[in-house]
Amino acid sequence: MTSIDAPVTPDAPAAPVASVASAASAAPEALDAREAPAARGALEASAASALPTPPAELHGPVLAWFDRHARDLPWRRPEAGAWGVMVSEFMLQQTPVVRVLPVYEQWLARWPRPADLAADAPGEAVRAWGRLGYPRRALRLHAAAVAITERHRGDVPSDHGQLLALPGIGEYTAAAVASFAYGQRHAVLDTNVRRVFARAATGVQYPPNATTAAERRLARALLPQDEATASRWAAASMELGALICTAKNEDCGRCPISGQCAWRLSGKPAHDGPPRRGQTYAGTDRQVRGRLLAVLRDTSDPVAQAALDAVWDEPVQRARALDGLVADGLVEPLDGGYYRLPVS
DNA sequence: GAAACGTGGGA
DNA sequence: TTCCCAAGTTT
Repeated sequence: MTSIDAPVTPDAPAAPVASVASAASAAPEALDAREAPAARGALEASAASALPTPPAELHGPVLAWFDRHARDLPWRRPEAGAWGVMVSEFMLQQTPVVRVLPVYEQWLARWPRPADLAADAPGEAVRAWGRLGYPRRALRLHAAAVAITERHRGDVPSDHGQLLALPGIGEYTAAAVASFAYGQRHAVLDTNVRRVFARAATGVQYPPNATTAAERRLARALLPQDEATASRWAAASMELGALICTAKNEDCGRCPISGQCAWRLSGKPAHDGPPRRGQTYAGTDRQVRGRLLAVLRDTSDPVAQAALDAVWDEPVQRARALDGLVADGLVEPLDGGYYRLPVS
């Protein structure tokens, strides 16, 4: 998060964007958490003043909507604690809420504190992860629990920099945990928030493939000054993207800021730029890895090579996938051609 | 910055 | 049935 601000893109969409982009580019370097509050406030004020819709006009309606329509998710309850929030954030990376719910409950019941998970084998985390997908997240969550136990006396750190230093925690998750679990003021930019801002403030259907400096500036400019309000705003804007301002079939009829949405006011123009990369899956190493790991998850006993060979007929790809799992630490090779989930 | 990394449900 | 997408991170 250091980057030099990118120049205003020449192909930037029409009217509403122009004012946002120019105001954003006029600001100096990206702000860091360590910068003086005074400088930060001034910069955000200048960026905000040029927005098509002043932030204050968005906060009220979105926060009021959130009060009425927020889902009652377990990690939003006070008893979830910072560990519950952190576990949910790991599981929710690229995985829908409905699939996370049951696994989350079992996880917290089994490992109510970071030290509990840290004391168990990493392979148990991979097993409990079940079919959530991207099992390296389970390994990283376990590693993060170990780090928290060793470096932070078993308490999930509240400092953004310390969170960012944990395995599996990147820009989004660090801000999310600091904001949701500790009520801090951070720009929380996930795919939902980015889409809401792209539409409401920038006037385009979809945000760029990767988060840009302009998006970070915009998010900071829209962040309420008050810490508690900023924290609620982060959750509210995310929920709006998850329930109303969805990627497809958005429900503008129920949107609290549809009357101020730059994209809707300009006739909801279709996304133009380069097509968003679709991810292939069938026939890939990822599919093979998934099948191999599924076999190993189902038993605590060592699995013979032959049992793994049965899941995929192409030997070269099969071997490459297994090697990859071992290299990633997701599978532990034993003597005699046996394998199991990692015990250490 | 691009590519790798799982899985399953809805349109 | 195929395609798209879901609270990203790491290399």
